Amino acid sequence: MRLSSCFMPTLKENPAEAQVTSHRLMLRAGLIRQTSAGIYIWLPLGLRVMRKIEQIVREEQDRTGALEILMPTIQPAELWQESGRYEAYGKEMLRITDRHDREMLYGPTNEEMITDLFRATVKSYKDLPLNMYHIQWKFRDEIRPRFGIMRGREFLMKDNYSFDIDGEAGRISYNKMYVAYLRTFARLGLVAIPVRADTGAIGGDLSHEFQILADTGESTLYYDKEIENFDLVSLTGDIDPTTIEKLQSLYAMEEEKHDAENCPVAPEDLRCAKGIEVGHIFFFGTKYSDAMNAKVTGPDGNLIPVEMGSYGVGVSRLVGALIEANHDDNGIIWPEAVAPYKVGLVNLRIKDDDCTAACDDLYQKLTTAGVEVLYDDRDMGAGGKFADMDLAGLPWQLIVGPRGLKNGVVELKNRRTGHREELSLSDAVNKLGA
RNA sequence: CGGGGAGUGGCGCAGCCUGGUAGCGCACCUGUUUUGGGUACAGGGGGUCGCAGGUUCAAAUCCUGUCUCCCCGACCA
Repeated sequence: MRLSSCFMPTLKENPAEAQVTSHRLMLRAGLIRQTSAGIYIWLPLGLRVMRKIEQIVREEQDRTGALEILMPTIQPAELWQESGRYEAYGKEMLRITDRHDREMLYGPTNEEMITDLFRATVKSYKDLPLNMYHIQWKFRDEIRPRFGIMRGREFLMKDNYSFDIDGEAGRISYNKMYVAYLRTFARLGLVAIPVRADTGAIGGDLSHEFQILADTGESTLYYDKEIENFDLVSLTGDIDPTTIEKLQSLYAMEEEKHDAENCPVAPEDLRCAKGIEVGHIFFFGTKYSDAMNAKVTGPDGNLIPVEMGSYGVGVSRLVGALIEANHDDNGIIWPEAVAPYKVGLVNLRIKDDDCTAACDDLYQKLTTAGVEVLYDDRDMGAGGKFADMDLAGLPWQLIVGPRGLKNGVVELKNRRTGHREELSLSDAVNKLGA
């Protein structure tokens, strides 16, 4: 993508409304624009990052055998009246009336809807286990939206729902998701600690939150310091079951569940930290299947209420959380897996024909090699280009100017380490294309 | 919802106390200049001062109401 024809409205100064790092950088780097409290427009670069996160989440879901569907954002009130949550959810729920005066709502989650789908279609234990997910916008009318995208009212969430014949099978489904979440966050380059959590409004008895440690986090966690030695970021691909067992045996509790007096971890080994919740999984048994009469015929011919779990990942929140975990004073530092582009090609002298010819050629060669390049072909000073490129946080900057070209070299800068090296043009292409 | 703060060009702000024809920096446009970390000079465009009402010869400025946004808290994925 040529920057001259891209839409990346960067800001030199900090917007007054943004106090938190990720919020500030997202506005400054031109990833989002706010339209009202907790509601945002996603601009090209921000959207690209979110799509990449979404795709990683999707791949790890598909890998477990979960099936992707897409449920609507607008739901009928009846379903929620049936489960009892229409009243219980209170003002957080955005309620809408259609032209026929029918009560509708903008979905904050989809347990009712999928349970309704299930009971209408699945009749036999032979169709279990079943696990379906979707990646869809949600709306929760927060009392106080804050931290930019991280606590918005409208947000993109991956949520899935497991259906099993009994509690034992349900827990197997739950553990599958637990593992999928470890893999997902590892691929994103995030250390997300699974902590035991309260089940809250969703209900049930088994629940983990996946928390990224960050000072700006809203949750307080207590955990065994041993977890810090756990190499969570390398947990991609197939994960050894004993690793899971060991991880689950280590103490990690959300504040509400932490009991200082009965804590099995010695005080000197206990850590307390703030975390950003990026995933939450629940096993809640028959809470909704009982309320909504979702039953299947078992092997003995009798009707059995189905055992359910639900599992969420805050896809849009992850964009902010990733920035909280990956930035410096100059801007964002994207992990390669989610960077909007891999390389920023910086043409230092657009009016120099040789320089521009070299850049055009590099752009074409890299693009052909399948490398995602953001080519800064704007006619402006070098300082502004460097500043924008650091702000945007692409993993690599390929800097091309007349000075280096005279010696047949370009400069490759690693955004994260700041390390620079001079390379011939062909070496640069080979290195980035590898 | 309780407490605090703020709405003046795209962004950051001054002006308000003490009413008198709206200003600065950045950004933008034109030209010259400059060119490896936000170059310099000159010229230019853009704002019914959140909205509504009131006071006054006159309101960004004073009064009343209202909306919005931000921060702290409680709540929540």
